[in-house]
Amino acid sequence: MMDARALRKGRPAAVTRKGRKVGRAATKPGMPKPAEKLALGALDGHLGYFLRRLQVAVFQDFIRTLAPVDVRPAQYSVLLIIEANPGRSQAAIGQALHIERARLARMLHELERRRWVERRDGDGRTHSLFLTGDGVTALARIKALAARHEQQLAGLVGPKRRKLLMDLMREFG
Amino acid sequence: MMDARALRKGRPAAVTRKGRKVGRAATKPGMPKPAEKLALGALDGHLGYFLRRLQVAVFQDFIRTLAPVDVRPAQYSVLLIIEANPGRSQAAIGQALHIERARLARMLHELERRRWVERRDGDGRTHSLFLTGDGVTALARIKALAARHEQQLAGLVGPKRRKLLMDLMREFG
DNA sequence: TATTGTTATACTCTATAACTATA
DNA sequence: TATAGTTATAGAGTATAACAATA
Repeated sequence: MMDARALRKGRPAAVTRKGRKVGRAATKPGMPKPAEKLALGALDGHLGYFLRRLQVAVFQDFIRTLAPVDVRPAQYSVLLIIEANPGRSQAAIGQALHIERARLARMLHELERRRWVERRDGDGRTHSLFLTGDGVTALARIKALAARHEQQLAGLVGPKRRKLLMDLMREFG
Repeated sequence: MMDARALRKGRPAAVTRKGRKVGRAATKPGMPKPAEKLALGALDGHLGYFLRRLQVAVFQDFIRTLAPVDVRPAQYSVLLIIEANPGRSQAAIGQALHIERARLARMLHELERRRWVERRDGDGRTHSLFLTGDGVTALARIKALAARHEQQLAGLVGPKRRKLLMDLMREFG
């Protein structure tokens, strides 16, 4: 298991052949300070604090891992939900993902510009959303990178803990 | 246990005496649509998706509950870390909470303006941070509201699950 | 040269409001 | 009158770069 810093910085923790971590001998110019640990105080009793910290670390790894395809978490979620529910309206997609319709409109313009998503007119005021052929092709590559990200996560928190966390949180998604 | 929507909207779910939820008879003007559930697709396998969803719901409850004192999660975390580590520098606080020094500088200006935090000059380029008397007084009220928020969270996810989630994530904070 | 704190800029995300065109 | 989609604006949060003062 890696430590959180390694995941955030995209650098594997130095480890001996026997699995013990190797500390830096001395502080070097480009490196951050030894980072003396402060007391958390009452913060230690707040679920939101830990949720936020882990969520930020996870998103940073996602963004770094998917940088080659320039896809951010929100875009990825929209592509997957369209894949799983082709032909639905923007309103339906937005409600499912809790994305404001204003924000979703701009995201879809971007996805349409990249030729990954197509909008067909519905009853006159609605648009039905589909992946294009290009979108399906791109999504295959994107999902492969997302799977790599998820593997890295399993390395960070441990496979069993990752599964446990997902099962604990799934009903609130 | 409440459902996520109840927490997000600050409205308790209508429940019969036998614990069954009561659905709306018909769609009313001000109310959102019935919200047909879409398939999550591959999103269902991503820890980050569930982490983000729960984290947003938790922060929204925090912000709403602490609205009377106008304190946001990041400000609250800074107040607590100063309380637990009086006299430390901005750099130390920022590293502990993963807040950029540029952002922390502006946050501290705001907290100083409200007379909650005091900066005493350190070795010439550092500032030592302390709560003022007003800060201690305000923090008592703030912590009481934060405790109410945490109680609401326990109601949302269940007390045992809340504790389990914290224990699973604590080492990554 | 490096660090601390500061200011400034840019981009993402969230939250609104206002507008159109349709129903 | 309500809904779907769009555009615009404002605020928080994040990520940089540049700068002055100090070590």
